Amino acid sequence: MKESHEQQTRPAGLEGDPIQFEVMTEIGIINQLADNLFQNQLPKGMTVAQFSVLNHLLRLDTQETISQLANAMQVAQPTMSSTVRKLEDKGFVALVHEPDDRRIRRVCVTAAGAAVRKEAIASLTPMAETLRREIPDQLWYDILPQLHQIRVILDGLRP
Amino acid sequence: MKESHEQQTRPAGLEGDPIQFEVMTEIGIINQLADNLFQNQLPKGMTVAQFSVLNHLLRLDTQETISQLANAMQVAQPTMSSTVRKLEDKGFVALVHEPDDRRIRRVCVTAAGAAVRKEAIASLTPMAETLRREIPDQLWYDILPQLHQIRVILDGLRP
DNA sequence: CATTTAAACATAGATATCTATATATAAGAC
DNA sequence: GTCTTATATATAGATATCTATGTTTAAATG
Repeated sequence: MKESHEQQTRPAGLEGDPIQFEVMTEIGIINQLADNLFQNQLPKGMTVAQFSVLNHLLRLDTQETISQLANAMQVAQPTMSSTVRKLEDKGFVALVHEPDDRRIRRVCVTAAGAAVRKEAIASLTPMAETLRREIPDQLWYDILPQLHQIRVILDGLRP
Repeated sequence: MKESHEQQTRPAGLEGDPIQFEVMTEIGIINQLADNLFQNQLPKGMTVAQFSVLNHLLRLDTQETISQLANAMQVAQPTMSSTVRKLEDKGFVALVHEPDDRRIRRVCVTAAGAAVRKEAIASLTPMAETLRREIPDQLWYDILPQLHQIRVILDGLRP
């Protein structure tokens, strides 16, 4: 994914679509671009999904279950099981059985996991600076509440 | 992906992150929610990626190459090759060799493809109505230009 | 015209994601 | 105390996505 730097005036293939679809298309493209940029900055082997889990656990300084993590990241439980296993394979987290309830396995970040998260955050700094330079903070602050509102509505529409 | 209807006041795990990251997290969640809602409304077997290709070609009434489609959808070429093959397997598109340049295969929507796209659009109408009812059009119009600006900047940052 | 470069596409291998379903354990009902 | 139901994960199978690389054909170069 690297060609097509020619700027499109609107999302391809959606000329005349309802405004809601146009916004969703724009959001989809932004998400994809950001994800790829983000990914390319991360240390070798570290993915956005994996980084997000480490960051979540370390920032909140907690040891959550797989279901809790799936909930927090808004992904399906098997998705989180898979991501957690990747982290476990690399030694970045340890899965600890809960003594009281043997169904539960708590995800605990290891020292290696904390180190790689720190490294990842350092790698991301230049990109964050570039973004701050290119787009005024005010624009980001302006749209956040409206995006949040859209998100809450969409969340409520889920079956 | 269906639990977690409890409303979060901010993206989990990013408390205190820079505003840019908060917006990106919100965009990521919206994208995921919208994609899933969208997907669930589509006819059995039809995916968002596949629908997008059919919709693009039929709306513009063109027969593009795989590379052109990848470009329009902003995905990598092998991704589009895969999606097009799925559509071909189902008989929704036909791949026609260009006589002048035998490297090129144009993607042509079949009658069955046009029919299934029509059906898909009909399936999506109720959701579009709900969105229009829940969120004022003005909100969508307000954020579109700002999202577009963000997208253009991100596109320019690509390696 | 032969060789090299470029373009279009295919293939391989990996991760993330979903749905559907199975398994193991805990909690409730009787 | 069984039996049933609910919860927490795991497994299976599918699509979408990426990067890296191979193959085929066209174009450019000499």
